[in-house]
Parts: sequence; structure tokens; C-alpha cells
Amino acid sequence: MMRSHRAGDLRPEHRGEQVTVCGWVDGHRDHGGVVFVDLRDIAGVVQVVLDPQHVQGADPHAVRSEFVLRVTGLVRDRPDGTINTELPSGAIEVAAEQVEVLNASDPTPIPIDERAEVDEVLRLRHRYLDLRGQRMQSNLRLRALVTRTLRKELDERGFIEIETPLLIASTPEGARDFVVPARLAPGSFYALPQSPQLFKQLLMVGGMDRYYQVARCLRDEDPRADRQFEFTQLDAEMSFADAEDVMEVIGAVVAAAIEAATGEPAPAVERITWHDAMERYGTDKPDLRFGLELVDVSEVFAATEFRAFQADAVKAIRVPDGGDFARNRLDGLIERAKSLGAEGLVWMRVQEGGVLDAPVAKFLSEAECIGLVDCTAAEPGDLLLLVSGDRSLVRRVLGTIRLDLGRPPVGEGPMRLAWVVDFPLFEAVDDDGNPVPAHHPFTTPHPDDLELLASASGPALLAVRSLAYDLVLDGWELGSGSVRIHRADLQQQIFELLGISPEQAQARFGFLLDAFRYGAPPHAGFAFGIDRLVMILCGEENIREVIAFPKTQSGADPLTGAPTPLEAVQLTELGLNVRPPTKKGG
RNA sequence: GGUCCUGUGGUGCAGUUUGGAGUGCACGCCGCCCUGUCAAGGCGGAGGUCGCGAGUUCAAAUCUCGUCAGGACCGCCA
Repeated sequence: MMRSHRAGDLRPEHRGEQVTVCGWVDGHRDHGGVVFVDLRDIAGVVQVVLDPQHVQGADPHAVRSEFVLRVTGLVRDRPDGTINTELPSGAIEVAAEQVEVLNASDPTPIPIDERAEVDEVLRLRHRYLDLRGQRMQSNLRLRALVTRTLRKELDERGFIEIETPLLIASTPEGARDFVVPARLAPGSFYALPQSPQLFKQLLMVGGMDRYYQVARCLRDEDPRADRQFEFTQLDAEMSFADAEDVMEVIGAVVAAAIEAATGEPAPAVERITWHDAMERYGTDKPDLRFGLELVDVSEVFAATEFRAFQADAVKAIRVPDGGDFARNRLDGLIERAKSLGAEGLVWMRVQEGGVLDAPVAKFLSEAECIGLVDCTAAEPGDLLLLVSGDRSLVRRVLGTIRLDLGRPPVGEGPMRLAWVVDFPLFEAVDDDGNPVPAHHPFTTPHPDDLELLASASGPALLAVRSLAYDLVLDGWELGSGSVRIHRADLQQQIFELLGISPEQAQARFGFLLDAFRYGAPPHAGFAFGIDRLVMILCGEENIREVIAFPKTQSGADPLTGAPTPLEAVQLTELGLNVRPPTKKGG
């Protein structure tokens, strides 16, 4: 047996026991005679005392940081006055009798402790050292706890965990596919899944009733703080279930994971319509932890003489006590609005009696000033920020400025978890006049809007709602789901609207449409990003901190050097000819 | 594809605005001293392609251009 205990588990209750522990030298204090070693393992740190008079084996003075030691000795109380209250094991120490150096270590290129923020590319290049630090240890442990909880909750609800293929057929929709050349079919390629979407629907047709998977998904789109090429989703699908059933289950499961991770009761799952979210927060993923809501004041300026407000929409943010914003800060807000595409931004300071102090005040009627103050419930000392223009632009600009002004850091304050429901079925109309699906083409239209779907065309279709829903935590989109179309006639209608001919539909999704001919059960599902959830629970600003071996923003892995060119032999075997690089590399 | 920010001994920084000898700080590393420390302490020492390449200049870490790497964001992410 290598060890009798984990070093970091030792406590006063082990006093008098002969123990053997293994771990890394976290630090050492050499007094010339006695040497103190902080021995670190997965459980924590314990102080080992190496007295050259009594220690067998290794030379205590030769011990260095990150050496791997195996120590046998007696657990004893520390002398009076030397107890370390900072350490869970600080009341005791191990008086070493036998010390074995299991492995030496060069001085490490990055420090293992957390005192300084080390350049991330160095951390990634030496990730195996970075993982020894407290931050990654606790992040990855929390991640495991979250995944374990999700699995447990779904298992208890009758879900079956099923794996789906990684090598699948490419479909042109959605994100860019990662592809894998097929050696046995030169010139053909597999795609790596952007999500198990089609397969989980097939599982429902296959009578699996309730499916889930902790699924790796791959999308070849530029990485961001909250996006990697590969990420992990909790993917689920339910037969004979409607949107409420899915939201019930997923809400409860996510709440359980949050509770397990934080040790506190999970926040209630709130609900807001997509339309309300867009109107009040200017985004479909509102951060509900703070106010600064957008107020629609279009009515107030319906007949205004002021040219700038003669627009599709005028919206305002009331900044309580913002009247003392310095002029250069206000100028900064104007610049920000312009950089986001607005014509400009109008600010007004609210004074006693509802008088507005603003460069544009002279262009506004008294009724408009009164209406504005009334509509925004502004108090003296407040600041009003107004943007006008196309409604979607106004929402986006003020929604962004709202975040600039008040968004709390990740993990701060009580969490706010919400379903955003009644998403539009289509997000836009393309150049050919065909609507573009907001979710995916298998999303069921809202039953109340079926007539509109049948009668409307062009931009009027954008008003059609769907049975799609997003889960949003503190302003982060965790994931989305929908009730799927399971009837061929409705699916056909949607394909027609999308401008997909029956032949094209058959070519792209034929296997799914075929499957639906044989008694597909009504089904609905959801998928959400585990990386993002864990990131928020860890209070981290990017998902690389909750992934053991992430890639950089340019898609490189500083540890392994990926991606790399292939040997000519490999290319030949795969039937590939590679064009010489046009610009960089070589 | 674009915008902005960063790059200085092993690590984290200062120095760059206003060009003047690789200057400084903390940690780490090496050696010596030191028997109760826990960010141990004392003394001494080593360690540099100032990301890379051009240009301006008598002189460039510092100014200009290009380039590489990293980060945040836009585009993109059904």
C-alpha cells in the first residue's frame, strides 16, 4: 500500500497514529536543522517535520518544491504557539520517520500557488502544473459535482443515458462543421456533431421515451470567452411531453445542480416572454440581477416636433441618481451608442419639479417633458438616457448600454434563473424573402399562431411565435429547447416556408422524415451548456477555467501544439491534396 | 475578415508619455548560515534576443511600419 491516508485529510483525531502519506512539496522551510515541508495532495496540505536526527531515507535539506514524497511518521499535536489556524490540518503535524523521494522535480516554469495571475498561454502550455493549483482543482471538482448531480436527477426521473455517434453526416445548416476525411470513401467526409439533435429525435421515434446525454458538441466557429470549439451539453429529449413538462424537469434538474454546487437553495425559476425580454432588457438573455430596465416612451413622442425622436421607437433608461454623471462620461455613452449603430444618444438630467436639464430640452414640448418624467417615473437627481430609431436597433443599443452601466460581476448577488418563452419561429427574412428559422426547422409553431403562419408572408411571418424556450442564468444563455414537429404535414409546410423543396428536405433530413412516417411520438427537448453553468457557479469569467485542456482564441492548444500539418503519407491514405498555405504558416 | 488591449531574466510588475549604458522592485532559483517555521529569516550570487523584423536617429525597451503570439469584443455561433 502506497499510503494509509490522504495528506490533507489528517486532523487532530489522527493524533498518535502512524501514517504514510504521499504528495507534492508545496513549500519547505529549512532551518538548518529541522526542515518543515508542506505536503500537498488532492485533499489539501499537511505539515511534515523532517528532523535530520530522526529521519531515515532522504536528506531533508535536499528536498525541493514539487518533489514527490512518501512520508511515514507519527501524527502529533503541534507545540503550543505554533498552531496554524489558516490550515484545516493546522493543529497537527506529521513527525517523519521515513522519507522517500518518489520523484524529483525541476523548478517549475509557473508557480503552483495562486498569488499571481500567470499569463494564460503559459498556464495552458504547462496545464499539468496549472491543474495542481487550488483554482483548477476546485473548478474541476465542482464541475464533476454538477455533472454527477445532473445525471442523478435525470436518472431518478426515468431518463436513459444514451450515446450518439461522433462521426455523422454533414448538414449545411447551422454552424460550420468540423469534418473528418473518410479513408474508406476517398473524397467523402464525416462531420463531428454540432449537437445530437437529429439522433435524439430518432431515439424518441425508437421508443426510448426519455433520453439524456452529457454530450460533447463541436462547432467550427471563432472561440470566445464563453465559447470553445468543443463544449459539453446536457442534452435531453422527452416523448409524450409538452413545453411545460420539459421546463419543469430541466428547471428542477438545473436547480438541483446549483443547490449542490452552492450549498444554498437554488433560485426560483422565473419566466419572461421573449417579447418582454426584448422590450425591457433589449436582449433575449436578460440579466435580471439588476434594474435599469428599458422604458418605451414612443407614445410620449408620437407627435413630436423633434426630428431625432420621429422614429419607429424611442426607449429610455432611467439611471437613479445618475444626474451627477460627468460630461465626459456622458460623451462616452454617446460614443458607445454610436459605435453600436445608433444615430446618437440623448441624455437628460431630471431636476426638481420634473424640469429636464438637457441640450435637447429646448426642442421638446412641455407635455413631452411631463410625459417622459411620468413614463419613466424619474425622480430629481436621476439621469435619463434615450435612444431612438428602428425598434430592434433601439433595443440592442440600450440593452448593451444597460449592461455597461450596471451588470454585476459573474457570481455576484443572488442568482436569477429564468425561462425565456414564446420565441419567434423566424428571426429574419433572407434576401429571397424566405424566413430564417430562429431555432431549427423542426421547431413547432405556437398553436395560437397557426392561422397567422398559414396566411402571412414576408416580414409579417416574424410575428409567428414558436414553442421554443431558452434558459437564462444571470444574463448567460445556458441553453435552449423546443417542442419538435412530429407530423409530416406541418413539417412539410415549414419546409415550404423556409424555401426548402421536398427534394432538398429529403436529401438533407430524409432519414428523419422517413422515421417520422412510422408513428413518431410527440416529443420535446432541451440542451444546455455545462461549461457555462459551471463557469458561473465557479465565478469565472471564461469557460477555459472550467475545462481541463482548453484551446486558445485562435483554436490552438499550447500544450500539444495542435493543430498540426499531416504527413504526406497520411494525406495520401486519406485521398487528400492540400493546397499550400496562402498567407501564414508553411 | 474587423476593432481595441497586452508582450521587459523562470514568474509577476515598474520603466515606454518626454529616445541617452539592460536600470529597479517582489517572488522563484543556486550557495553559505540558521532547530518551531508556515509568504520562515540573514548574507552572497547567477539569470536578459526588452516577442520577432525592418525603418527613423549619433543613439531605440521607449518613436514609425510590418509581423507573430495571447486576450476582450464585432462578424460568425440554425
